Amino acid sequence: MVDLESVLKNHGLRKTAFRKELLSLFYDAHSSLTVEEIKHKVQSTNDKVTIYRALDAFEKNGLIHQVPDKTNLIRYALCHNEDCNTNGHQHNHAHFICDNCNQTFCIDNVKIPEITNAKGFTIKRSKLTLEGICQNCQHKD
Amino acid sequence: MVDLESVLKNHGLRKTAFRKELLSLFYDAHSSLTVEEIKHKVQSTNDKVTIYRALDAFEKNGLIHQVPDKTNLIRYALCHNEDCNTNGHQHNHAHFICDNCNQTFCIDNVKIPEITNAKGFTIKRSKLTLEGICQNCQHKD
DNA sequence: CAATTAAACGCAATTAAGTTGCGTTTAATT
DNA sequence: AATTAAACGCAACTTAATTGCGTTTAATTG
Repeated sequence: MVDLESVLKNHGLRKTAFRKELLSLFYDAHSSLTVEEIKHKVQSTNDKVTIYRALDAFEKNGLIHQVPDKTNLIRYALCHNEDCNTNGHQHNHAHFICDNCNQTFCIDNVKIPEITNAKGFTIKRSKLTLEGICQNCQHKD
Repeated sequence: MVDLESVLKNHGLRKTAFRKELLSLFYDAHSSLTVEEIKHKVQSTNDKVTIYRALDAFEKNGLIHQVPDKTNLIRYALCHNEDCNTNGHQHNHAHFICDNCNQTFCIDNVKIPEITNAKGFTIKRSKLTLEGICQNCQHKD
């Protein structure tokens, strides 16, 4: 079990009712969250600006990272990497978007392959997004 | 030299002044275009809806394909694949987004690697997006 | 523990990309 | 030349996200 309060503190964030609730949402969700999804699940605020700003803060402080979304909504998932902190993020995993439930999943065991034949281009970061049917939707309808 | 009119015709589209101009823009641009960029370059219309609808039509008919954009704008590039047509698209190349000029490039010689270790997920499509400094911005401060 | 202050909150208003509806024009067909 | 379906163009709308600013509150300090 994670101690939400110390996680917030260790990442330089205040432990307000909402931010504790938000962080616990991310720990519970085993996929990722949009502002809308958060708004529906959360008790301690009703203001989208508060949500947007908390997400910004969490992201800046290495708690969550933005993930691709089927319809380009802002969507975040928890960082599982110890090296994500106030100084930046360290990620090297693919993401999966489900055609059916529209959820985005981090696929931690799929690393992004190194590309060496992009002549003339200096690659600093790379993103691999997979699309199809997720585990949960595999055996539906 | 490409005959724009027969390209349009072969893809089941009418040869209007604007659509000819739009298609030539894509042939000239060696990268990709957003609605804003098109709006500034084009003479034969001033209406964004016309642009959006032409892009939709071009995309549906296999002339252009959507590419990732730094700020999630709708952005398209020409299809270089003979197999893209009214029945669908066939692409298997990476895209590159430049940190400096914000342009998106198709990297035709970088193929998207096959992923086999995404257990439980059924992969139907995959996208590889590289980010860094493009050829043109390489020698700028 | 009271005072201080910077972070976090919350409301209203705004921005901007993209979409919808609908009447008009025009390219292509007969 | 007549027909018609595609394409155009204008106005209005939708929706996610952002900005501004005054208020509240968590954490720090004397």
